[in-house]
Amino acid sequence: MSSPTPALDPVELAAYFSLIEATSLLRHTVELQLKEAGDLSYVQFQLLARLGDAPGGSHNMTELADGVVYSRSGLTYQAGLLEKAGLVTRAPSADDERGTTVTITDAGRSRLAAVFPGHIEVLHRMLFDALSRDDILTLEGLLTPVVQHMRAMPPRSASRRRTKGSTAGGLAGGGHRD
Amino acid sequence: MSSPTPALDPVELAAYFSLIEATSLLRHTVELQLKEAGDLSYVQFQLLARLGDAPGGSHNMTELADGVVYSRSGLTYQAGLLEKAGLVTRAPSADDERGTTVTITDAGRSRLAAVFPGHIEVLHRMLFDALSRDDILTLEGLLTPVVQHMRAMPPRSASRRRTKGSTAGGLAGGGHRD
DNA sequence: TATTGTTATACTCTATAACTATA
DNA sequence: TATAGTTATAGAGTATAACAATA
Repeated sequence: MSSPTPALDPVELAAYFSLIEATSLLRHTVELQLKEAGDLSYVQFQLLARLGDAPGGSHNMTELADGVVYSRSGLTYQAGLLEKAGLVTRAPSADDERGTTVTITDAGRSRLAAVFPGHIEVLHRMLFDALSRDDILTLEGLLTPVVQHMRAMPPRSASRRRTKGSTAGGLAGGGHRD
Repeated sequence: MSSPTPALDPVELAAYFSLIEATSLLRHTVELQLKEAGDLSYVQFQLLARLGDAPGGSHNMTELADGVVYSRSGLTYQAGLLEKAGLVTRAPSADDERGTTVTITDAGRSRLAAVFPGHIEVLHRMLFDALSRDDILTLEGLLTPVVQHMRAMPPRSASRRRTKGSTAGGLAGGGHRD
């Protein structure tokens, strides 16, 4: 429908590679720091940080998952770990009995506090020290719309699963159950 | 010793979040595409692509690992998978008998060819369609120095392990072996 | 019937430590 | 002794499918 996508020109290629490598290096370093300073994986840190920012320190599972985790069971698993560590609590939601409300505990906030300084230090050392003030502003100005664009994209997968109605007309003609 | 790293200002925070989320979404989508089009994980794709670009289609293990994988055994594992799938061959290096030369096969190149169009399409759809020509140039201009900066950083871990000599003066007073 | 969340399970990936072999 | 790579193994994480319960 749109572009023929023949290849990437050198600038696109370099931008793509840099983006991937920078994030990979940054994330790896951050993961080591989080693990060492607070025994948290990156995903766990993201979940905790999200709860820390939320009003009341709470989210339901679906809100919490958004953007961090790509499957429900994955979140249940992580939330279970955080709960077992005493960093969050889980309780049935007040308004929707199906829902689970996850709330950060004092211990969770302490853990965040224990981890933040080192986290920020890594970000400065690895990322921001290499950029001028204007560069950072420019980068933010470029990437924020990119994220919005990506969020608006159809998921391409990851959600068309419980689509009951596809009994006929699917790709697989034969006999997969479910 | 150096910066007090009090906190991130809003722009830094936004830049950081955008960077992480954009890359996460992009990578997730790319991984689905690579899996579907060529049954490759992202790491496997990177290794294969790197070999495809190399003169003679070869690298030794250490060169191949650089920047893609963070442990030796991880690369051995992945290389083993690629070899089992017939996409690369492994042979003792000519010049250094300790080394292993990994070479992409014709099947490996075919696999790359099978995967590239969709890969590029995803990149355009998710990333480049949201940016102007100048934006892409700017992004590349910002991130390339960032990567160089990151590469130049001391690894902070991940290599200070076989440092025999630290019998005295280390952090752990006691008796960890090795 | 659709949605929220959990569980069971299988699989992929990563990393540490111990080991072999060559430089 | 240091370096290149492999192996064994253990652990963390992810995803699919099946399930229970509420809307």
